[in-house]
Amino acid sequence: MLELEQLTQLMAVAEHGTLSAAAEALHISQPSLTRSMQKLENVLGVALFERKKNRVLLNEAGLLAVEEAGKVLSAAEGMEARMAAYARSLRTIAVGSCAPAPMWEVTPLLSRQYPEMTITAEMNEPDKLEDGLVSGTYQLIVTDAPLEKPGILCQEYVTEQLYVSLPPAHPLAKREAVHLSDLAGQTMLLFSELGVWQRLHDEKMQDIRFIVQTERKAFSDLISASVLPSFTTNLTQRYGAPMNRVNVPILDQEATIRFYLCVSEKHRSLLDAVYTDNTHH
Amino acid sequence: MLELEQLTQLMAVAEHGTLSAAAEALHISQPSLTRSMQKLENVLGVALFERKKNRVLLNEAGLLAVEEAGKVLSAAEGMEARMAAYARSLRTIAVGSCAPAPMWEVTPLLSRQYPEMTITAEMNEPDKLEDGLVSGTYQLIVTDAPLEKPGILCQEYVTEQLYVSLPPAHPLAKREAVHLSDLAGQTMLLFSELGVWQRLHDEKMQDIRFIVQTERKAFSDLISASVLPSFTTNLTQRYGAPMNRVNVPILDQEATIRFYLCVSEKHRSLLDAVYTDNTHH
DNA sequence: ATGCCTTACGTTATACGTAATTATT
DNA sequence: AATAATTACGTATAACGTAAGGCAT
Repeated sequence: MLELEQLTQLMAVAEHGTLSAAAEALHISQPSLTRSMQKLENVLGVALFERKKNRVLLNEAGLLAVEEAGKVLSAAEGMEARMAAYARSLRTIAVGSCAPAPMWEVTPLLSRQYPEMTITAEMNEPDKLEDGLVSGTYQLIVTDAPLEKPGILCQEYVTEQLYVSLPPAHPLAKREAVHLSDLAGQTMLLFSELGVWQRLHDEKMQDIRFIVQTERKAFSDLISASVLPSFTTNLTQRYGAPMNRVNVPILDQEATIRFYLCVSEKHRSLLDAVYTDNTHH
Repeated sequence: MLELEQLTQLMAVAEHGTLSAAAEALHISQPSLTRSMQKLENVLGVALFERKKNRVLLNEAGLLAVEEAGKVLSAAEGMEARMAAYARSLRTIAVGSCAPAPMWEVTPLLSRQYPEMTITAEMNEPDKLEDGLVSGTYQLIVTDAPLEKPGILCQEYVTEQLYVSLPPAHPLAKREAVHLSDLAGQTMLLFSELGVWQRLHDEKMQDIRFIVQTERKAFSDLISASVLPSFTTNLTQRYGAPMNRVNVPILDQEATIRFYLCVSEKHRSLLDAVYTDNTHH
């Protein structure tokens, strides 16, 4: 029977020009390669080489065989690659989220519950999240609205509440609460990658000037160093709240978002994992 | 390393549903197949089966693997088929001819000279013959005009002379020779598959009525049984000339065709073979 | 003299089938 | 009981590397 190994060897011979060189490249002995190529010729029923006493040269059939071998081997490599990708996916939990903070919450919980699994997380638009969950690109998604769909489980997760983070000397710092309208005319620091919060920014904050920072560390440094107001939320505060800041809640309805976790039924256990572990907080 | 045999076995398992049935179909023992599939799982790095105590079922990875295996195997089968076709072509001399008689001459000569080769012969149009010779579809062609082309050898072969074959009682039977115009108004028997002779038929025989026969044996029988005139040539007469017939040569220039043999340079020996053997006649 | 291919030879590894084991229908 | 899968075991095949031979550059 035709062996893939023989085809690999044939290609090596074609590449290196001599059996000796190919054998060395393949880490086998010359005689072994000689025999293997003879066998291949038998299997295919054609001589692939023109045999001079001291040299083998690919003949027309040999060149054809090399070409064909390339096709077969790339099909085989494709198979191996796709199977490997699938195997990897079995060891990976892909999380998709519509906002950053819930994602930061979820991924450590998962990796604690599934230490042997690789956890990947990325933000995406709600539509893409839903599609991705159905198609298997994501095993768990965080949405800002419950998802009612056959085969999909959806549970309320956390509520994120927006605050203005102010230096104590700021005029608004003594307020119990503010509305977004109170912030009109302010210059604020803003971290990018807002996810669904982007909508709030686009629609309700036209009267605010923003200094946008895309790097997390630079953003933290900026906040510590400046007296400009910024935003924070009940969730972001868990991860190193900045010093010397007063957080005043924002009362507008849009400043509070309730997040939901959705999984396909066959990954129900992921939900349990998150909720179980969440109680530790 | 991945083995094509494992893929074949996997497909057999998918097809037959159990290892036992597949093993029987493959003419190997169950344990052997079990081990082979375990090995395949190791190579691919994924479990392909859901193992119940008494049964193996393809899981998702297994189904994917079956699909991929199909692709790989058909690539491999494609390779084997193409190599086999090439191997066969090495054992085949394909003759193309623009007329039947020279073809009948050439093929027996070739098969006597090359007893190990398969000789195929077919009629075709001059253009197709030339293309086929260049592309390697034909190794030898018979044309009605010399072919001057680099890389191609062309030699005069035989001349075919057209005769009217008449019953002795026919008015024209006593003539030394005739012109085609003398045949106007006759009803003649004609064998189809004329090749280049077709042109003569189309252009110079509009005044003749023909009874066309497409089977060689039926045609011979017809000739023996009827008193209708027909055509014959110096070449066809070699193969069983009909009894009680007088053959009168046709003087028109178009009633004589000179044929040429053409081969590519690397098949020069074919020419020698034909000419060498031809002298025996 | 060196490089390259092939054949010969002895060893090792691996791949097979039979038999035994366990579990299911 | 009968069917099915896996594991265990002894054997036989076939694949490897080393060694030897032949030929060409």
